[in-house]
Amino acid sequence: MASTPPESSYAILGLIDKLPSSSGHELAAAADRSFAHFWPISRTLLYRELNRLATLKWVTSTRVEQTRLPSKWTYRITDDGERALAAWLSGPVTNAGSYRNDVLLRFFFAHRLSATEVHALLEDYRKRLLAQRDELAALTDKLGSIYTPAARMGRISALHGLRTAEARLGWVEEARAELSDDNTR
Amino acid sequence: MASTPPESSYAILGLIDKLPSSSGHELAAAADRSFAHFWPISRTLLYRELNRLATLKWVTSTRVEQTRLPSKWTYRITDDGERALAAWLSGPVTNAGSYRNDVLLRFFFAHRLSATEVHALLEDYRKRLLAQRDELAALTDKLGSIYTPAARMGRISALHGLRTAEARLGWVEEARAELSDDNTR
DNA sequence: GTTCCCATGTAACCCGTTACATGATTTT
DNA sequence: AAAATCATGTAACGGGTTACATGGGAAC
Repeated sequence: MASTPPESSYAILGLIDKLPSSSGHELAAAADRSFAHFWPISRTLLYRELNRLATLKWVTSTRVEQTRLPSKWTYRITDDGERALAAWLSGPVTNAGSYRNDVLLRFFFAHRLSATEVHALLEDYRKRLLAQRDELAALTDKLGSIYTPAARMGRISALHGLRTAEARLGWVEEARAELSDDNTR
Repeated sequence: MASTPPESSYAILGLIDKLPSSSGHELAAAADRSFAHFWPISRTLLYRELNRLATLKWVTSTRVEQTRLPSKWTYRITDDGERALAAWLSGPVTNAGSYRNDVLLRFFFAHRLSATEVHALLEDYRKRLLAQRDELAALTDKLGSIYTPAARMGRISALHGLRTAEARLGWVEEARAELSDDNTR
């Protein structure tokens, strides 16, 4: 009774499907370029998942010798893998919504902080959000000029993060306004 | 060289500071009521963290016998605990921003799905977001009528989730619009 | 001559989750 | 008679992270 693999397995499987005959190294780079902003995959995890996919026979691995570069493994999706990918894609979404935010956690206990410290906390958050927003805006722009279905999906995904960051930047202003009228009451 | 405890330890520590002489059970209920929407704590984790806090001597635990209810442990923050809490609060934020979204992950590989399936995916997401938004709107409203500093912070925290949900609902519409003009090109 | 890129891993850790256990009392 | 509340746990698992290892070739 093999339990279902984690979502990250399917993330990698989907990448292999998209980019056949890639090496782990290339897949890692592709993951960083494409979905890292909503589904980060560390190097170690990547290689572990490649192993899992191979033992599940969802992918095949081939050794490729190179002359001036180190030898590498390349991966291709199998029929079983394609079925698994399709089933996962149309299957139920498991944990949409769970997320943790340690800025909010600190903010929640901010009655123990001075006004300046609360301000610093919000300002730090704002800076992070700004950086995030700019990054995603740049990505959206870049993908906007590429006319492939993959780029289109990538762009819309990036838009999700962009809209989220924008909304949260708005929240920072809202929070500041709320906190500044502590004269009322 | 004791490594720093996880963020959840401080979440519990902060709660004990706010609600002295509470039992684990009461703290769990308080956590569910207050910051569960951005920092969920499972029952098991709660009790584990209470243990950790006690061995760190950041809290003291006292056994309280009850006549018609089971005996319980109650917790109080120590001076060491207060110092640790203050240091954490004004210390650097560690992982603001990391979050995973499995709807987006599926969406990213949606070229393998039919238009109807993509639509179903988005619709499912929309429903979750709507439920989330309504829940947070209700919470914001409820806290808006309580005039304590704690309630105020709770309300602003809830607002963060509310704004996020609203923005993402907007994104769903955006995504739909983008996907429907596949006649262009 | 140091640093970056290619390329693939191992070891260890730990936070968080799920499932299960117990047992009295009060409410429906 | 069943279900909810109070109250506190244990056991087992696993996904993800961080740190470390290796080793050649190319670039600055």
